[in-house]
Amino acid sequence: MPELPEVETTRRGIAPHLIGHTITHCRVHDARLRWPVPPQLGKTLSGQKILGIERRAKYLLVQTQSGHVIIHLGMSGSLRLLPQDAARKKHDHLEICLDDGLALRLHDPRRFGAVLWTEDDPLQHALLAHLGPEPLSSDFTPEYLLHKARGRKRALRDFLLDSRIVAGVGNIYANEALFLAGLRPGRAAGRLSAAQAEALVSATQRVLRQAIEAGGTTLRDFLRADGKPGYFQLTLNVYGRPKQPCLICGTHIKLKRLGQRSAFYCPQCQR
DNA sequence: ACTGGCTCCTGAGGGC
DNA sequence: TGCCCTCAGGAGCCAG
Repeated sequence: MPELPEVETTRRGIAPHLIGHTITHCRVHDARLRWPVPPQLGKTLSGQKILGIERRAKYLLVQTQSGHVIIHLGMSGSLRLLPQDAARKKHDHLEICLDDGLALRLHDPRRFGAVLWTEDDPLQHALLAHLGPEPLSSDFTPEYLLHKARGRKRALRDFLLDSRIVAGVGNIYANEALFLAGLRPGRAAGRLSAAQAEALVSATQRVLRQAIEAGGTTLRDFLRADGKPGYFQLTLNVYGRPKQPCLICGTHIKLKRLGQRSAFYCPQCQR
């Protein structure tokens, strides 16, 4: 599933092929996503030059002359650059065709993704306006985290997943960051010490940076006509490894239901 | 102000 | 081999 590192890898992969190009047309094959794709999107984008592509949390912001396309990949979304005459696949929802014969296609079987359009500041869009700091920015500090956590009884894992606290950290990386920080997912956020907040911020940034770097080696895959997007398998310490030995101490990894989602931790390494 | 639960959806994976 | 069942998960939304 596209987590923040995959979205960032996607951004870096497609940006050089989009920026400076003009959209000749845009075809919507299946408007059913989390919210319907705006019916006028094709008409709106026609003839627009792409000026930039940024990321905020897991949202991609494609800037054109008259506004921004806001794209979220949801659970199963992917973006590929293909020749315009390449065969269309099931669950290809839309394609943005460029002046060089390439098309940017959105594929999303589960349809948790979204494609929206705004002519205002995209950062002020209702979906983005209340996001917390980017985890890799200098705004995400131990002091900030400690301040936000004060008095909160919420489990640390859920705290990290809350995009109002910190933007774009998904379940995999929340679990991995907690492992690296030596903190149990179920521990109350408000019980963090200053040193632990420091460890958690540092671990979150480390695991995200490593994943983005791992994705960097596969950027060219975004321009490949077949196969899956060039995502990557980071070595995961705890996520998806229930009952398997901890890579550090050999203790069996525990799986715990925390709310609706699974949390994984090493009962020895994490306290 | 917080928190937890529900919901959307399809493909993968397990059990038999 | 094939069928059926369960489950996964981002994040907005709502109720308590």
